[in-house]
Amino acid sequence: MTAKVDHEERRRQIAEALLRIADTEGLQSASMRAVATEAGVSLRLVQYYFTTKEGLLLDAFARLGTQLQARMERFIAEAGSPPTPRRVVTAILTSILPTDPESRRITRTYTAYYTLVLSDPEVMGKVVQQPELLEGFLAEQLRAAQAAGEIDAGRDAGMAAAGLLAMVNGLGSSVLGGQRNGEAALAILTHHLGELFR
Amino acid sequence: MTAKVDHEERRRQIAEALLRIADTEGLQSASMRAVATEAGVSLRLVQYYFTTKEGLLLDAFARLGTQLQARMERFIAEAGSPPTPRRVVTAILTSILPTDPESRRITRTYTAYYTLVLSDPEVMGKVVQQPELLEGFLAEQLRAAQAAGEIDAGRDAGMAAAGLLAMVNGLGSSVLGGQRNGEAALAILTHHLGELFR
DNA sequence: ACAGGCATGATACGGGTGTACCAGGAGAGC
DNA sequence: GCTCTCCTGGTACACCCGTATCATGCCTGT
Repeated sequence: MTAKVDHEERRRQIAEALLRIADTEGLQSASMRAVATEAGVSLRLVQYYFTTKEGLLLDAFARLGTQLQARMERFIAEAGSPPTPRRVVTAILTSILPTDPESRRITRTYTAYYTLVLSDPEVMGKVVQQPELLEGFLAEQLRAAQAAGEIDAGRDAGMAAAGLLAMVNGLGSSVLGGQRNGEAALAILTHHLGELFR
Repeated sequence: MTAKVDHEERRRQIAEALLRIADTEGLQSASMRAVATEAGVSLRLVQYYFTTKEGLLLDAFARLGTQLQARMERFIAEAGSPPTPRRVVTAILTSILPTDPESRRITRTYTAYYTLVLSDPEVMGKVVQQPELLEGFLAEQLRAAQAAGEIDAGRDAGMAAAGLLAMVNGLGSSVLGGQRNGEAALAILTHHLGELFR
């Protein structure tokens, strides 16, 4: 049963090659052959470790989600202490915004997958839907801020959380589309956070 | 010089077939042959009227932009009289949100093009960038509302306009992604508009 | 030492892609 | 009436795609 090579390591190597291509050239350029070349392995190997292309796409997407979550947790950890609701919310939303190479890569690749899901709704069910969870967590943090008197108690936390998340998504799209740079987007986000917290 | 057939009409027919496919199956399914079949013409005709595929893509995109603009103007006209800044802003943002079949179609197709631009930045320059114009117009309306006392004068109209537009984009993505329906998105938008206008 | 199975390489197959080429019909100007 | 230009159909070419097949190495348990 002892494998000669580290299966997981090989899978990771190949899946990350896929993500690299999806970032630089888009998902539609990520053919099996291109992934194999990018990963420095033969086409047969890609087929061996991920029987079908759909399997490869799904596996790589799961890894992308893990990467984003790790980034968010890192931003929260670096948000300063104590981790007040405002700091946590700011950290999360900032981590999503494409302001540095890593977040640009993650956002861009997410967008590529998003389009894929739109054109092929079948795979949508196989994709873990975590934005709802994130939105719920944000709303929770906003309510905590209300309890601490940092946000006007008359506000609807759920609406505010949904609006903020949507705004960050939209800002990310505008950055990727070249409409403005990351700093400008970040400025808009922090401005609205400043309006919300008083 | 008298053409036997109406060139513009034929081009429109073909370009709209492309847009129909982009909506239902995604841009990557919009091959020359598929467009020809959808339009009910031969492949050769598509080649004849749009020499290259890029030409067809660009032409169809321009038509899509025209359609969206027409929709926005229709919404503004139906916004009620007098056309106060609040009514105009609400009309514009609502028209973008994918709440009915037409807006779903437009939003979805725009998203498809957006991904295309991301993966092939060369065509980005050939695409008319109108979001900046729209954002400026929105900011103008918000300033007018401030002058009329409908919005707190302390607000930054530019920031608010950018935030609203980004939010609507993000909300649209969430609707298309199946995260929520159009009414929920509309509720979130109107809630934030209610917070802004007081 | 040997059998068995995991891991890898090379290559083939059927299909879809954008584009190019060749041919012919139909109306207009001389 | 002839020619010439605009328009249209059919088809071929070269390429890329995902997947399947055949063959072979090499490590491991006995």
